[in-house]
Amino acid sequence: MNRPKLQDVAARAGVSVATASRVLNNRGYLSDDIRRRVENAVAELGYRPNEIARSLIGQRSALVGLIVPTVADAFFGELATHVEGALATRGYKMLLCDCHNTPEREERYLDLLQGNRVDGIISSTHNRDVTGYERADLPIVAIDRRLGAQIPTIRSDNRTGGLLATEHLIARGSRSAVHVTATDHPGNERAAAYRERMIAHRLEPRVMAYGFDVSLDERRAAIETWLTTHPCDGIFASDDVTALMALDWARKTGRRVPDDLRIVGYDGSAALHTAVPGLTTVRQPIELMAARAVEVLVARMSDAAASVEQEDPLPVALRHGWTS
Amino acid sequence: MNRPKLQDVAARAGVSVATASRVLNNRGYLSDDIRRRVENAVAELGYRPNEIARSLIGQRSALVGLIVPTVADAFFGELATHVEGALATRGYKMLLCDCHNTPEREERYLDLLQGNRVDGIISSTHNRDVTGYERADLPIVAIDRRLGAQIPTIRSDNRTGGLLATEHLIARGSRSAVHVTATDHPGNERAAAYRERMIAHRLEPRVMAYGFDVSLDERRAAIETWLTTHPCDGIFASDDVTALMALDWARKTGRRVPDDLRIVGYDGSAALHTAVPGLTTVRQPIELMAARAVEVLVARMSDAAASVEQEDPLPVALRHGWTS
DNA sequence: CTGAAAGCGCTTACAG
DNA sequence: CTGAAAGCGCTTACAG
Repeated sequence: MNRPKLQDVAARAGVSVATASRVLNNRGYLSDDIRRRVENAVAELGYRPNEIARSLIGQRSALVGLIVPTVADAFFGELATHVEGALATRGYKMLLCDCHNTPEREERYLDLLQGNRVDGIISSTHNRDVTGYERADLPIVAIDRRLGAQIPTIRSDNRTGGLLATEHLIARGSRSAVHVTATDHPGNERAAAYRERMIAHRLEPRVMAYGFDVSLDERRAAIETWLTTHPCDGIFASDDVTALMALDWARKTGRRVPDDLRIVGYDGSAALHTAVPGLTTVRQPIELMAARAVEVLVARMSDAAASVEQEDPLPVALRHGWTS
Repeated sequence: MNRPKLQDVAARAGVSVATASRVLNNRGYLSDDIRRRVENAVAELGYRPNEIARSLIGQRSALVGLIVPTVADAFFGELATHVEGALATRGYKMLLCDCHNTPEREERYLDLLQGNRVDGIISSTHNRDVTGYERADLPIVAIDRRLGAQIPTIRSDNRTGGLLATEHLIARGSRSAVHVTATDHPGNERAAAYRERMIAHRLEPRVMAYGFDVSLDERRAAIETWLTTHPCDGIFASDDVTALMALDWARKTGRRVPDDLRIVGYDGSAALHTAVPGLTTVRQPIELMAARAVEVLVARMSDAAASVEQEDPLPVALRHGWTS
């Protein structure tokens, strides 16, 4: 049996499709009698309007694409949940574009989303060489990433986060804290803040960068090798996963945490906090970032002329655990 | 500037829209000259076919809905990643339906997906009272859940998982191991296997069920209270999150793990394994489950008459860590 | 080898 | 208050 269409509803109710459509959309004046007849027909047939046809007419798909490195990562999984929730509240559906950590997929998705006429895109990846966002000509919002002059970026206060983490390690007694991050590029405000505070305290900053395009196993190996060959008494990791790798290394090699080695992570996702509540970390306001991204995107989707001023960074906070 | 349509391409190439369409779809005989002219026009205009219009004609949206409790959870985040990857490989896009752990959203999504004419649905939630799947009349595959007679279920070998975990605890010396799970219903094969093995060893099985509809904080509180009032020397938790809650409780209360208390988790997601590599756990083949679910769904989407035999459970394995 | 026409399932002015 | 007709952006028989 084929899915009923509006025509079937109209036939059953003894009206024209135009009238049936009006009842469905509650548009114009309808007699109570007709209204009832159409509603009955809808119920009896289990009719559900074809949203694809509606999209074609309305020039609006009510679809938003979310591009992330991968939702297998706790931070992005949590971000995705909250973006989805905020979008659903406003009547948008979300196409999940999981890049599996590869730039090629991101490029493909950018294309695919445009072909599918999504109303907007939220992107939260770190592939520096993906062009195409500027050309895209549809509302886009970036999360923690600079995508182009016309594209607003939602981010939290990375500078303050870096300050909090570094000052905390120093206050706890670390003299040789290192910063472990994916890439140590000029725009990395957490690393910049770390360096600034170390120097202010007349301590020598050291940054270990493991690179974006390595697997979790490779990252772990690189960090363990580095830590083994570079004695230190504090670690400020740019994400919680990395911090936990350091914590595990400390356990395996008999370092006492926090006495010998103090560890501070970054992100503060609920999943990792639940897994290891004792980890000291800088908490990003993930839900707020998601909500704000959706808010800004929706504004641009409903009003193409909406301004693109850059947003103020959202607040971060240090969460104290036993690791430092 | 409006997005170019096929009409614009045709005009620019000096052909009819029908011909332009044929070039795009590489259908029928085209002269090289025309082919080239259309391709040039496409490139110059940056034309991208409107997939919504194509869907309407083709009666196929190339869209699949994935319904999960929430991707903020490590297990479901990893499942979502792999489902998405497998679908993308076969040319399907994925609508993420994150229920935020509430049955009402699941019901709504089921409706929404049908309205959006998805070609199929993969569902992996645990809300027992959601009806509507049987009525849905489109290909559906369930993961680790019984949704109806006509709906195939993909699952891993819960019985063997329960056996492995229980036998391991006993072999390590636990005499009073408890099983901690969300709900202890009759279909819970992990709990059944636990009971069976405990009894076989003449030990007394004890199951603590914290319930599905509690927050993480509430779950933690419930478990801590229970453990405090019910001495035991082993814990078989039905998921890694719960196992890690127990591990944290042991640390806080000074229990030595594994000497005083042995802990075994369940699921084995990469995210939690990376966070706490030392956790002993029963690993579900998450990627394989995702791949199989997509495979079965695609079979049913391309052939409505495809059989719905129940699948054999996929293999699980015990991963040894220092917690037991 | 190419074009005119019908149609996918709806909505929306426009008449009446 | 209701219906006939056009149209959203494409594809696909059907002619020629």
